[in-house]
Amino acid sequence: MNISITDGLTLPQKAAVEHVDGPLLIVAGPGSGKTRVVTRRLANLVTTAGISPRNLLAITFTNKASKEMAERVQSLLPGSRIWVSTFHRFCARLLREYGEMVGIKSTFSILDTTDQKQMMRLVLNDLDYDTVHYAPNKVLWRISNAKNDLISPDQFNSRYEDSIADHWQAVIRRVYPAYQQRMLESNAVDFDDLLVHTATLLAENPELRKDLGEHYRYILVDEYQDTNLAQYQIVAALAQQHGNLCVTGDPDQSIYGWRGARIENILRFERDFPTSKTIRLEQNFRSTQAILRSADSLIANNQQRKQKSLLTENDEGQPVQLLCFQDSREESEGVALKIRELVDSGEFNWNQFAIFYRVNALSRQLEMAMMRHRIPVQVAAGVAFYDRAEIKDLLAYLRLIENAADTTAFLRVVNKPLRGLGKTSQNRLLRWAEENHLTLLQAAVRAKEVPKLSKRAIFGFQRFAEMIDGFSLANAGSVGDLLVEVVEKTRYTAAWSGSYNESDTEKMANVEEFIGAARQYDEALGDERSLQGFLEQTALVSDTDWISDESGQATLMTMHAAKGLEFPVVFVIGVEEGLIPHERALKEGDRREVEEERRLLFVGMTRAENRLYLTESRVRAMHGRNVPTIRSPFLQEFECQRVEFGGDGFFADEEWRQPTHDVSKLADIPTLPKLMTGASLLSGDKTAAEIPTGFAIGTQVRHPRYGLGTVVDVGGFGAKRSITVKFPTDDRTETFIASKAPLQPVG
DNA sequence: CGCAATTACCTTTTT
DNA sequence: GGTAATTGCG
Repeated sequence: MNISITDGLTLPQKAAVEHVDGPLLIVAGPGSGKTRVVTRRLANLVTTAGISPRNLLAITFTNKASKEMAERVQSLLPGSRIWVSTFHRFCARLLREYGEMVGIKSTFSILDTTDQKQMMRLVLNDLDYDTVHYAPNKVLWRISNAKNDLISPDQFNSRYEDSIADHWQAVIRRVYPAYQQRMLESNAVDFDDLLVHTATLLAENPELRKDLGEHYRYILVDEYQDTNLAQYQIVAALAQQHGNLCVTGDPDQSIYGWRGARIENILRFERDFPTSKTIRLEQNFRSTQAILRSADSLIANNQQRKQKSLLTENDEGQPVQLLCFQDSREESEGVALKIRELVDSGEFNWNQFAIFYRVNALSRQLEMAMMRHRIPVQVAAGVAFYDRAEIKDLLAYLRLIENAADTTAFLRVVNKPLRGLGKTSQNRLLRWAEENHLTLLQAAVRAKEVPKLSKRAIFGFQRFAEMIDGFSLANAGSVGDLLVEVVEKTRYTAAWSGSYNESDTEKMANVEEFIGAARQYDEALGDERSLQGFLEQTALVSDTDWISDESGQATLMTMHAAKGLEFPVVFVIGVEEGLIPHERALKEGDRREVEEERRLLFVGMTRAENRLYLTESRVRAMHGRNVPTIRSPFLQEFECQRVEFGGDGFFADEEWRQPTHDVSKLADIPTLPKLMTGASLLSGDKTAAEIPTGFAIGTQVRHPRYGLGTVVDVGGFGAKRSITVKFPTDDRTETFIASKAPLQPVG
């Protein structure tokens, strides 16, 4: 038995598998057999160390990774039940049980980004912010950043109390608490809240921490380099007592910094857990020498990095090729032809190909080319199933049935199908509900009392409320049956059923498919099924969960989505300045961001087993316009063979396309005080550096309506701070209240 | 008062 | 080339 578990492993792999107690850091390079090692280690904990499977907990980032890990553990330990879960799912489960401690009821809804935006709209309207100047997305992004750093509305407020700073801070100080308040009233959480609430829950309840610590005695965290502060806190809390924490990761594959991930978490693991043991898995079993050499040579250009060597005993293989095309259409065609060629030669099958890109927008053209050439593809993204309007509507019905307080769900479906309950009536109901501290559903029941509501609207709201009230899983029996009942009673499909209109039949098909998904859930869960469970499952799926390596299709996805996967043949398309590295990273001029872009390309390249092709195009359509491209500076950092397609040598002169950004000489921009550093939190130092910007006389500012101007006077203090700006364009001078005006300092 | 078509805006990466 | 607010119409 033991023999089989460590069979065929290298020495470091074996050491990792056999490690039992205490903290363990596995630094695993790409293709180093990490999943193999951690699954065998889990098996070893059970079979050799005699630990009960129920005392093990494995946490991953994506559903895909968790599914794979669960399956592989299952095959090593048939019948055992080890909890393998994503961070978000783990948190959701914990909150279902203990959420009351942080103020949420077990029926809470999980809002997706669309619902979040809707919620933010409500909040901004409430606070009289105009959603044109304050795009909900941008506001949400700032709030998300705060949450990733575990900064509560109160902390945010006190942190920026005295700094009038840029008006964004003033806005967020007001919006953040209001948003959280609304979420609480709706008994809803967003993705970030799942982590934040859990972190808070664990931080505030030593008792619970102790219980969970005793339950989950051995914890594994995958992709540790991608954890943010909230996740770090959660993990630390769980492992606090026993220290049996095994983390795996690779700093060179940290690509989620923009989402709050702290590469420092893995870099400081050894300091956080002084008794920890570190094992490096450096031998690559995946790629050819040529591929690995190029990838290694690329990543070596990162300065903020621990030296690491990638080795392989694999064959040299074919050189990495850079395919150069005239335009993006030829690029798609070229990739398609190349795939055809390799398949026709009998060397590869469809499912052995992957095409990666930096932004989803690049997938469309590729998809069309693949269709033209009859190449079967699966695309991770596009219009995700659960993003389709019909599905979201039906989901909103289910959410409302489960959680009567769900404001966004109510507003989404109250007039779908049309019931004559338009914006005006909705707003009246909304206002009245707010004044009387009622949920929208409660208010709808008492619609008679709402001022100025028309007879028709009163009747409509009441009927709607009654209808929702009549639905329940208990009565329907199963989620699928409940869904069918909803569709029938609401006459949701009535307007388009029987229509031969293409979009109508597609909508019908979507609804059918969704009902099918619900029935599948019912079947899988049996007596364990719950509306909540179904909603949780749908809320936490991602676009990439649908791809499978046995589908017999080529795979299209972003490089971010590609992490953890491997394919015999990989194409990375659009390797051009502005795309890889992305212009956003270049604009910031921040070395860290460019280094993250480099890591991203590194991740993409190291997915390849046998063949690696990068492509660039001389012209690329950006924002609907064809723009000449510039060579990616990364292409100078490793060896690859150029192959020109099309053209007539006319553009042989390469001068004009040289990179405009010298990424090798980027200044180390001092990390702007990002509110609070992980280190300061660890050392208990709660002070964070302030960002001392403000509106001084002479400062250049931009106003969305009046354009550029110069501050000529400031007055008042605190919230009453006023700023007088002179706009040269039409010789206008305006005075604003600093905390309310949409003024932005320039430069 | 409510609905539908038209305009304007943005577009990194994801749970 | 997609979505959402805004305007015009019934």
